[in-house]
Amino acid sequence: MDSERPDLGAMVMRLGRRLIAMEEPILERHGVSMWAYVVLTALSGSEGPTRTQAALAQSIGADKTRLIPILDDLQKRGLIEREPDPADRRARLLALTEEGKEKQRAIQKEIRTAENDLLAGNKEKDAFVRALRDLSR
Amino acid sequence: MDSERPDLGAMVMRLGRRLIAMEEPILERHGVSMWAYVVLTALSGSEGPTRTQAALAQSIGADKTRLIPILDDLQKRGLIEREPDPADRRARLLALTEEGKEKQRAIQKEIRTAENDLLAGNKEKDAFVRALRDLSR
DNA sequence: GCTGATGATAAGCGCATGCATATTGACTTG
DNA sequence: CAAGTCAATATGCATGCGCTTATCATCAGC
Repeated sequence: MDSERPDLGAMVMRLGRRLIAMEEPILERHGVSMWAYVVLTALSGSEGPTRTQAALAQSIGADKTRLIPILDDLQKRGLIEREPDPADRRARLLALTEEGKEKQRAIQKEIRTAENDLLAGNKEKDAFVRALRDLSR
Repeated sequence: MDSERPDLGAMVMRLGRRLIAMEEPILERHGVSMWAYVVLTALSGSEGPTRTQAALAQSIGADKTRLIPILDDLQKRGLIEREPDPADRRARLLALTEEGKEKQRAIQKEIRTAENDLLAGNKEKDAFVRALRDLSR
């Protein structure tokens, strides 16, 4: 292992800033915030209708109080639905609307394209992505 | 390229949080903040005495006004020296003291060990680190 | 010697975040 | 049915951070 490499944390953070800078204009064009996009993506990932909001907050690393206004906004704009769980009416079942799915797919497609451009020049990109998937669990 | 992978940004951020969580107890044990450690590392990297504070802030991705109290603190604790540049007395030459170098090396050593533990189980760690170095420029 | 530019520093504003608490409604258990 | 628990939500507070502006000292060009 190369003992002269910069700290992993420093490199990861640098790359993170770079990716965010790359994504920002795309998200702006679609009129959604970073967190809103993260929520849409999380909901599109879980096939089952939904889990609780607290679990969602946990899974995306957001504070649950911060999630509320984001969900309010997404609901107001018709991108998600919040319906009381028939089995436990305290909980709200979160689900993307068709429009929400559409929007998420459209944004992700653009982001994927931009990411691939970023990776394009790197010979070990496949190994990089595989290792990243593993390490980011 | 696997079109089913999670967003790069999401994975990188997750990993970043994981690394920070890993580093925090180490930094705490040494009594330095994350930013202070980043400053120490940046100064230990540049062999020459120093550049300007604004350039330092830029290079580590910090706001230049935020740097001031951090440098004040590091200086007060004898980890860095700030002397007026004889060539341009507006600027301050920043340099690690012996104690500062020592502290940076000690912290980095622990962090490197923890990083290697994290990477240990991954077969493609070398390719990962190489690609990360490249992509985080 | 003026004048405009640059570096360090200080101070104030605003946003985002996270925490802790209170409230309300609904489920669960004895 | 009463008590206790839990989910969602609202609210207030403190913090950390970045941006902007202002000040002071120094430099560089004219």
